[in-house]
Formats: sequence, C-alpha cells, structure tokens
Amino acid sequence: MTNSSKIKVYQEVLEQIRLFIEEHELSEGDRLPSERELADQLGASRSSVREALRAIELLGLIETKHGEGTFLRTYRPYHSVELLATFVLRQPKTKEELLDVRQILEQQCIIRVMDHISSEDIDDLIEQLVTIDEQEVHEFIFKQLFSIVGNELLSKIWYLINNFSQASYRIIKSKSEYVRLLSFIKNKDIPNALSVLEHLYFDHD
Amino acid sequence: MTNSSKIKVYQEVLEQIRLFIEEHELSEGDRLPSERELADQLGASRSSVREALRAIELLGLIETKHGEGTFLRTYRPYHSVELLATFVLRQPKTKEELLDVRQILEQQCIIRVMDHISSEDIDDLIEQLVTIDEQEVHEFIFKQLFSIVGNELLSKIWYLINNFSQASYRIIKSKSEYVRLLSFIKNKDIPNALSVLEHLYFDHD
DNA sequence: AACTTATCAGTGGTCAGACCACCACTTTAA
DNA sequence: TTAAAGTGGTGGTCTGACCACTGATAAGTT
Repeated sequence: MTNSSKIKVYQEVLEQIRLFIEEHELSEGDRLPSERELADQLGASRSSVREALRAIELLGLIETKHGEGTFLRTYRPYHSVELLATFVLRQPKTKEELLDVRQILEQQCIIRVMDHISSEDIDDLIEQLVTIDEQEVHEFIFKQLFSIVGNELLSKIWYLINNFSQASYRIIKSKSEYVRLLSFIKNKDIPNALSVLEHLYFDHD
Repeated sequence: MTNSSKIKVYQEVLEQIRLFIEEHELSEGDRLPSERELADQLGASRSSVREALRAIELLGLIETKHGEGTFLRTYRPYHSVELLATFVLRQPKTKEELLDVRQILEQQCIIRVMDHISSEDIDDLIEQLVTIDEQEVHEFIFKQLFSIVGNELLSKIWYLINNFSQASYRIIKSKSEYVRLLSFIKNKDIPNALSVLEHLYFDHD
C-alpha cells in the first residue's frame, strides 16, 4: 500500500468541480454553486470544499466575490507563475544569471515591439522621459514596450526578473542613451537597437 | 474602495510561509512547522493555514504526509496540470503566449549551448534517444541542453513554462528531427539549428 | 539482554457549527 | 417618488472536536 494511494476529500471535490464545469459547459463569468451548496451536493464539509476552491483560486481559474459568489474567470497562468517564481528564485541567484535572462527578455521585447509600435508612440515615450526620474527610466521604458508587445506572460516574467535584479543591481544610464535606443526602434533598425541595449548592461558610463 | 483591495488571511499565510522558507533557507525534503504551529505563530486559524497549504500543495511545491508533517519538495506540477488542461484549451491567447515564450527560451538555449557542448556530448545524447519514449524526446533533449548551458534560472523558467504548456499541447516530432537539430548544433550551425527548431512547433508532421 | 508489543504524543484529515462582513434585493417609511 | 431599513444568501474566518496515521518511548515477554 503506497502512502500516496489515498485520495483526500479536497482532491475529490476538485475533480467534481471540474466535472461540473464541463457538464454544464460553464465559461468565463459564470457562477459556481455556493460553497454550502457544493458541500451539500458532494457530501463534504464546507471546509473541504473551501480548501479545493482556494487551491483553484490560486491557480487562477476562479474568482471569488464576497457576498456574491464564486465565478469562473479567464485563465491566465500569471498568478501561479508569480508564486512559483518566488519559490523557484528562492536561492540567491548569481548576478550573471539574472542579467543574462533579463537581457534575453529585453532583446526579444525590442525585436517584437518593432511590429507593433508607431512613430507617434515613440515620440510620446520620449516626451514622457522628461518627467521620469533617471533611476527609473529603464524600468519605465521597458514596461511600456512590453505592454505594447502584448504578451502578458512575457511581461510578467520580465517584471519579476526586474524586481529581483534590483535587489542586487540597477541599470542607470543617462536618458540620452534611451533616446538613441528609441530612435533605432523607430527606424526599425534591429542591429543598432540591440547594440545600444547591450551597452546599457555595462557599468561604465 | 476597490473590491480586490482586501487581502484574505490565507493569502497572507501564503506569503508568510514563503518568507519562512526563505529565512530558514529550507530546501527539498525539509519539514515545515505543523499546521497548528503555523496557525499559532501567524495568528490565524488552522482552517486558514490549511487553505494556504492545500493551495501550495496543488501547485506542487509541498508534500504532505499524514501523521508526519508537511515537507518541501522540488517543484513538480501536481494535479494542477490536468486541472489546467480543461481550461487552458479554451484560451487561445494563453496558448499562443506560452508557445511564444517557450520558443524564445529554447532558441536562446540552442544559441548558448554551442559554446559549452562537445561533440561527444551530442553523440551521447543521440545514443540515449533510443531509450526515450517519443512523447518525451523534446523535453528530454532540452532538459539536457539547458543543464549544459548552466544558467539555472533560465532552466527553471523553461521548466515551468514547459509544464504549463503541456496542459494545452505537446510537441511530438519524430526522433529524426531531433537528430537533425543536434547535428546542426554539433556543427555550430546556428541558422539551420534554429530553422529546425522552428519547424518543431508546427502541428503538421 | 534482546526482542516484541502496547502506549502515547504529535501530526495531518475532516467535520459541524458559529459568527462576521458583504451584496443584491425587497420592504418600509418619509 | 425616493431614501432608508431590513432580509436572505454568500464568502471569510474561527473554534473545537474527533479520527487516522506515524514514530518514538515504555512496558512486557522470552
């Protein structure tokens, strides 16, 4: 008898909820039965039902509204990704690894943004730079660029890496460097844009 | 006052557990405090602690042994993958994003591995392919390649993405494709290697 | 002394029930 | 007609109880 052979109640509830959703063809925004109802129907206690629901919630599959009910939501892995990341990144990573991954993400961001960004967007960005503190220029620009690229998952990963990075180092360059970068992006000049980007990661100014 | 502003107890517990693991530098196999202890320390009820623990368990971060305690484990998706599958399949956007990110990571892996891998390594890999089930060839090869590249952070991110991906699709190509890929890597032929890689993502065989 | 068995404390698993906060809706009062 | 108070249902949280399982200790047996 293996120790993992016993199925816990909350896991059974999990499966039943899944089946319920499938059978009733529920989709985004639809409401699930109340916790008490589920407990009753499935012959489990409300506690067990809640354990299952909280787990699904953390996965990002449902959304809970106090006083209203539990609703299906559009699934995005990002909630769990964030939590997983904090565990995965638990051990202090070397500065090089963080920088490496960061570079990959930002390179790809620049490559991909070329297809989506307009000249006006870039001009707007350059204008806004005036109001941004120099320490936050890098983060500001890439936050904008990533959101233009539109891949939320990519953005989220970058954002996490960015935050972890700032614990050990910070990219601070003069705004003129970023204006150059943006200009190359405007001209769809990938090689030069990437070249400028690479310079940003070095310490010397 | 937005409705999402209130943090639930179980979410706070989640965060505290994460911090506890960080502070005490716990790693795989280490035991967490008992549910009652956690409840006491964090000033929460055991129910709330359990909601948090069950959620983490579903994610695959911890393992629970009846009568013994709760233990950290290396991340392995638990029920989460099957559970997510039902939902992710209906979210084309998420699927696209996952594939996109995955492609980025695997491209970079191939580019980077060229500097670290020897001809013998590749020959070994090709030999081992015989024993691998066709369904797992892709995962197997990249697991090896990533470990050769040496950036643990990159590896872990890929591993996470890979697992999430498998909830919605799976890359299955004949082994000969992978032999081609490895051959190009052997010859340090980046363009052709990336070209083969790109083919892998398409459905047609 | 060595070995088996019984006991026990600690742990997770589950449940029932209580109370609160919140929301949508209805009823009531101005 | 409109504003206020009430109402029922919902999630959020806590308490305390009991069970099943585990590992170690104590007691008993050979």
